[in-house]
Amino acid sequence: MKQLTNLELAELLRKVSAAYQILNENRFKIIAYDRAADSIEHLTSDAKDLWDDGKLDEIPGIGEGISHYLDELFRTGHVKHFGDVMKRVPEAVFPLLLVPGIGPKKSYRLVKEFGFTRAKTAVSDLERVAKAGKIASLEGFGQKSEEVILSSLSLFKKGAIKENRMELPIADAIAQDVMVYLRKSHDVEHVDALGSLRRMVSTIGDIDIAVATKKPDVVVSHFVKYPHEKLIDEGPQGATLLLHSGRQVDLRVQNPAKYGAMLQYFTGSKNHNIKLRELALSKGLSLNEYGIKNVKTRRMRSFHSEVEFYKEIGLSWIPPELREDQGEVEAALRGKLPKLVELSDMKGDLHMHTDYDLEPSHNLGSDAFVKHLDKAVSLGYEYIGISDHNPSMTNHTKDQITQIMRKRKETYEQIHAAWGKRVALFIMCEVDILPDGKLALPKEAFEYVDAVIVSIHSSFTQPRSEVTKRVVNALTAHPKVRFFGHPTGRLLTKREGVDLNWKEIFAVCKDQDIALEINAYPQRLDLPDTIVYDAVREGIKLCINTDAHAVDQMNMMKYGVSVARRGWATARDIVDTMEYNGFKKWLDKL
DNA sequence: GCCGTTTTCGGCCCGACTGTTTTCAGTCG
Repeated sequence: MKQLTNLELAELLRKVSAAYQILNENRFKIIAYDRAADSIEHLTSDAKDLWDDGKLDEIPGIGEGISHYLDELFRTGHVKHFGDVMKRVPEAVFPLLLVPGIGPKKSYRLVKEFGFTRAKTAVSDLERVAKAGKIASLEGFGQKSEEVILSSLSLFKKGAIKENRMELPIADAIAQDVMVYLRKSHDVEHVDALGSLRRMVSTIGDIDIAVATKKPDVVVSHFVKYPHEKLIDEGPQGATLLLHSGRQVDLRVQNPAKYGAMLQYFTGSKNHNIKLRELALSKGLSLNEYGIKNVKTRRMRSFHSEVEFYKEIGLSWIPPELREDQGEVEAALRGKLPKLVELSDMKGDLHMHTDYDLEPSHNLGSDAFVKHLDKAVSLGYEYIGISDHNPSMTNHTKDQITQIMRKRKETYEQIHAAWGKRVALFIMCEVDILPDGKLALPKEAFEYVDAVIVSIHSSFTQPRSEVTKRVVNALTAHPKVRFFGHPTGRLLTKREGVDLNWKEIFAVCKDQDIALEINAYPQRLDLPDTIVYDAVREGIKLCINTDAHAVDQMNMMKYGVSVARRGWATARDIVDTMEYNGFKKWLDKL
């Protein structure tokens, strides 16, 4: 039997939920199925693996009932109950749910009225009757409904529904520029990013910005003078601009007295807010974007700041990076929120590439070594690691590689001594993990490095067992292997990472005391935050590096820190927050 | 169907928007 992915499981549960909606089942049962689907979709490990370990019921939103059905699914390949429920509605209902604006009820009405029978042709069938003008005359529908369905269908068919997300650093750069501009207005009291950008999610859909002001009209008209391609919308509560970059920026303005609730509401995440409202309700309070209402007295309180807002519900302020309903509300209730790592905790950066040419198989950096040293001083670091790519294997013999590495060490040490050693130096190397798990650096050459980062740069699609074995081989190949670089190899919005068995990788990292890298390079942000979260709970060491190929890129450290924060990491979890002596001891396994 | 710092029973997030309606259902985030 083909192994079901989490996404497929989530789709299955959502179909059951849709069928229940059509059958007018208890609405809380429907919500339960939708929640279970969300929960499985956002899982960091395969549901099947959890089932293997008998831990299905540890997934939030999955209780006795659904875990029983999933057990049947994993054992036999199908669930009789799910099949029975879905058979009670026409199969043509399900494909229409993917069209924006069409939910279960509308889908069912359309299928019933026009007698669609086949799932395969449902979308084209719908388009046919819409074009023939037959929808407008249906009771409960109208001319407008027909137009909306037609335009959704054409977008859907073009595949234009899929989101056009951008990498966090790009969104952040755009937003920072707008925010600096906004602050030039004297009537702007506070400016903050909202949504996924404020939570520092790795990819961002929309850029939303909040402003606290007593003169909303003045601020909005200031905002719409920011250089733009097109003014999309302007009103008393905000405005929307399409920038020359093709990106859209939304502004929301609010009176400073109500700013706290607005900031909280639009920062999300949705699931965090739901958890918060449930908690509030148990205390007789109802939350919305304007404030907190006492359910009994119906009195509404406003809040200047988020700190006051959270306090009113009996919680300490929760950092935006944690607001994903991953246990942060429970932790805040118990006063057990972690003290998250901060940019100022970083004492070094161990992964950067200079322009020193050791004839590697991947890119050189573009700046001279001394510039990296100067930059490290300006960033307040105690040490850096230079981790150029290993010399190309195909163009050199083992001997030649060893000589290149020896010469490189001498050169760096001379330059470092002449420069003045104001920042300590580790001579490192980023070594390819070859497809068979061997390292692309001969044993003899290890004499000329302090430590090694091993990374995957090829064969990203190997099956899980194979790629896991490959990485395990690399991590145990030499005692100087101290870091696993950009572990999944993903490229945001472009390439999925490798499919590793993290349980095994964690075990080896723990055994060998190897640090997993959080690579802050904008297109990587790898480890993903969800795996950082698991690693932190397992007590695995982490390391935040920029992988800078130019000196300016050393500024990207903050994005790596944000990934660590989203994974609940404290400074103690991260080796390059240690001061020099402690770090050197760890590196040398003393 | 899920869940527990008031509960193992009796609750279950909130509001905006839209279109079709004269008070609301469906969808969305």
